Amino acid sequence: MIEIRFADFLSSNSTLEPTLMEALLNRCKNVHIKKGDFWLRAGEACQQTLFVENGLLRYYSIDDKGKEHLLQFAPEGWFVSDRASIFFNEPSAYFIQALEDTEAIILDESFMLDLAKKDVSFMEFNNKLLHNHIRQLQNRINQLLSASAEERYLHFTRIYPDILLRVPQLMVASYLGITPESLSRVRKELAQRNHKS
Amino acid sequence: MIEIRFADFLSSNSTLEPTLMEALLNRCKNVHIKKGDFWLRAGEACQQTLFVENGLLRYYSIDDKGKEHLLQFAPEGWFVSDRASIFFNEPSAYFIQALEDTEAIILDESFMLDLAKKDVSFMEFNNKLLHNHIRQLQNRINQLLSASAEERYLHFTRIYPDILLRVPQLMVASYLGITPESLSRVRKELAQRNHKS
DNA sequence: CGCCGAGTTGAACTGAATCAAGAAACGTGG
DNA sequence: CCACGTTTCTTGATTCAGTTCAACTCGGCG
Repeated sequence: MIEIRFADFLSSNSTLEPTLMEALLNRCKNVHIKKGDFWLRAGEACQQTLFVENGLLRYYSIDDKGKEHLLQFAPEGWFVSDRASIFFNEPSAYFIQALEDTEAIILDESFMLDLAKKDVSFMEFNNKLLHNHIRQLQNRINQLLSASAEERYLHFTRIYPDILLRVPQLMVASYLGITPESLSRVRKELAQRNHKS
Repeated sequence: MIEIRFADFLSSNSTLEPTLMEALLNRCKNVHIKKGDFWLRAGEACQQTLFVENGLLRYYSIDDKGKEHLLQFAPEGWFVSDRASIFFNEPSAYFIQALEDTEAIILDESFMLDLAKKDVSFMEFNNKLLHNHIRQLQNRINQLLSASAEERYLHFTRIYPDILLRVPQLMVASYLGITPESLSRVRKELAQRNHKS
């Protein structure tokens, strides 16, 4: 039994009855992903969603020039998957890789759908997850359209102070959409400004 | 009866039985939004989703420097709403405004949820809409992270050739995340290159 | 110990923003 | 249907944020 966070998540984010929660937890498998290993590679169809119990994953793409673009970090308590790939059964354009040794719970899509069909509170739970996802993506787009590198970095430090300490800076840069060199300069600049005041 | 596109959309994107479709169509109200008028303003809670039968809407934000950032165009056959605002009942940070005189169908969230609870095929339909939305947002983020202004413009012309002809260029620029001046230059550059070859 | 990936710094460069001015297109009222 | 004012689009000159390339440092790990 390691699905502690997931059980917590379910009880605070759904109205599932204990028996149903139990059934779900029993049905779900878990997986250990070693640091550096991949759970999904571009070209493959994504099959399942992961819920991270422990550790940290990254969700990213590689463009035609070979550059990586980090769409999402997934630390404890977060979900990762290419939902579009799962739902439409398309090959994914993204990679999911462990940045730390990671324990995760595998949520099988068809099983989740079955549950949603049978139980209304489960459907509502699913709905909530999707809406959360949409909100997050929309905020990200708005941020990318409206904020400078420095503003995006400051926003990042506010929202994910923990992640900042756990991943190499070049990945934060890749998340922010700037080069590692630029991030280094942004940080230097901020440090100097903070020092003066 | 003007909900022609919506009926079409339902029959090709859902497995709803005719009687249910009928019930849904009868229940939905429509709205006429005059060019320039707003359906949603930042600060308000978004209450319903619109399906555009005819015309064109824009979904955008205004940042602290007063600049507009266009998140989405909604021409015929598209949905618009701030789903996060509806679902979580938060004030929205976005505006929805008509760029042309627009006929749209109002989809009431609580009614949709009721339907989803009662009918599985309706739940699946809802699910599909949400996943479509997620796919679109994710693509957009990836595009913003990885492509230059010119690449984004070319992508736009491929995906939305019709919209390009219907809206002022400055709005396309706002969608692409660049200034109108830059877009003008990108277009000039492309025209010259095409002319030579 | 030696190496390799990560971070920093500098210098030159470039894509895009800004500011400003003029030209074209557009809608509205007379 | 024309005249007018208002947006929109273009073009130029300049500035600036962020990139690129290259060199060097540092810290960890085999």
